[in-house]
Amino acid sequence: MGRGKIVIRRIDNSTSRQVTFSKRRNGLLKKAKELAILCDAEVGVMIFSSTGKLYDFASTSMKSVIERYNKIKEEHQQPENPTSEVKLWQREAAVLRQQLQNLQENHRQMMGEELSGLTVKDLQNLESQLEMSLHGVRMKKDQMLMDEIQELTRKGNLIHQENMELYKKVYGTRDVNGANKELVVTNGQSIGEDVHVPVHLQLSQPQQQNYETPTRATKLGLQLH
Amino acid sequence: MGRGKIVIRRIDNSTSRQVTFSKRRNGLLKKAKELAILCDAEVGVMIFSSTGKLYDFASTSMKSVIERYNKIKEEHQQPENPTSEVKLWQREAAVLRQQLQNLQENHRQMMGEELSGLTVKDLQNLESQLEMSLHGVRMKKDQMLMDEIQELTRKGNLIHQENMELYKKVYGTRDVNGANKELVVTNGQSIGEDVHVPVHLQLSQPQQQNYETPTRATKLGLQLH
DNA sequence: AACTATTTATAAGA
DNA sequence: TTCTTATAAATAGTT
Repeated sequence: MGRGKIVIRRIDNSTSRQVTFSKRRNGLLKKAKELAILCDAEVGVMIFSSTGKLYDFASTSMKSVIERYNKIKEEHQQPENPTSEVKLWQREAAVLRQQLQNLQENHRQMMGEELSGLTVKDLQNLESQLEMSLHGVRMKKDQMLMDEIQELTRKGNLIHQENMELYKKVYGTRDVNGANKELVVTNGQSIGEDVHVPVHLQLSQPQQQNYETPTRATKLGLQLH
Repeated sequence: MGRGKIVIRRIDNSTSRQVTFSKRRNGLLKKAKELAILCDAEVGVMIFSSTGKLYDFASTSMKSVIERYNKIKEEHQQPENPTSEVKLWQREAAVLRQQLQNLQENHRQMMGEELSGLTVKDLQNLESQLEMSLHGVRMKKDQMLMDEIQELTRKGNLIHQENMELYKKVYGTRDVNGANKELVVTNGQSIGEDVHVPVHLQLSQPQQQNYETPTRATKLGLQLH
């Protein structure tokens, strides 16, 4: 329900993820309220952002909702006493520390460090993961570079057009091309006129990878709209 | 979002109330799921129909959601009298959670995911890091493979020697070499005799590596950041 | 349970 | 963050 259809999977870009979180969180809470009112239901919603912040709604009170939930589930939350609270946090810290350690080990291996414990098979897997990552990163980087070139070319063309117009206004239409060359030449290279001269951009992938990004980098600069 | 606009107040007609409950309940649960996936959030929803039936969703588990909820609520309950030990552990957990998040983002980028926020420079750094890692991993893997070959060769030699000894014991010393050849030849290749023949192993690194991003885009006069 | 005419939510862009 | 707007999705009323 927006400008485009989206697939339901984790949003990569952390900024859009946050924006979407904020919008959809509000939407969810609103819908929860409406359901409770319209249908006379008891509703509780708890949302923790990825940064750990809590957003919640309860039509009655969260305490009531949780108690009712536990009663139905026939489980019982033990009321916290001071000691168990400390224990709870200790457990939390322990879990987090463990996760951190696992991820750190994994990360070190991806950095090519601490490879001693691994089997050849492990190393092969790691190798292909790295190859895939490298490929993805290069694709992304090249895309960004090409986008930028395209944008610069576009701007260059606009400016060139503008110069042409200005030239006409100043000198009339006689000998436009000849004089124009002097006008727009920069670093011995005209932006507008020589658009068709191939730009030799050797983007990364020093090897003969040939990942379907052929020598088309040149053409990209020529897309005029 | 229907044939007509409605006011958010309790639906009088019990049949439509029930129908609407069923529709909106599903909608709410679906939205909760989507929020959790899209935005990497922990979400819990509990709905009790007016007849007391429970419908719920939890992205992790309701137990985890409720515990987390209680933890945060307790945190807010006692801004006074910082039970120092609890505070200590809470801070510890917060620090760990932050570290974990940082590392997770880093890790995703190394996996070639979540590259949207990065600059070209970032991507170049990531690229060379991945190249270095890949190189290290390949070295390690090749070393292990070569070690294994060496070890197998060593064992082969030991067995060969043993065979020689056994042969001597059985047949005496006459024509040891000649007879031995027949004894140990396997697949037309003696294990022991050819130890010093170089093993031509074309281990990984199919391409001409060249750890320098060559032709720079900057040569074109483009300022990239 | 289906079917749609509408309303509502929201993705993308500023 | 907030606003805008085009479009996708949800759903109210109907069959």
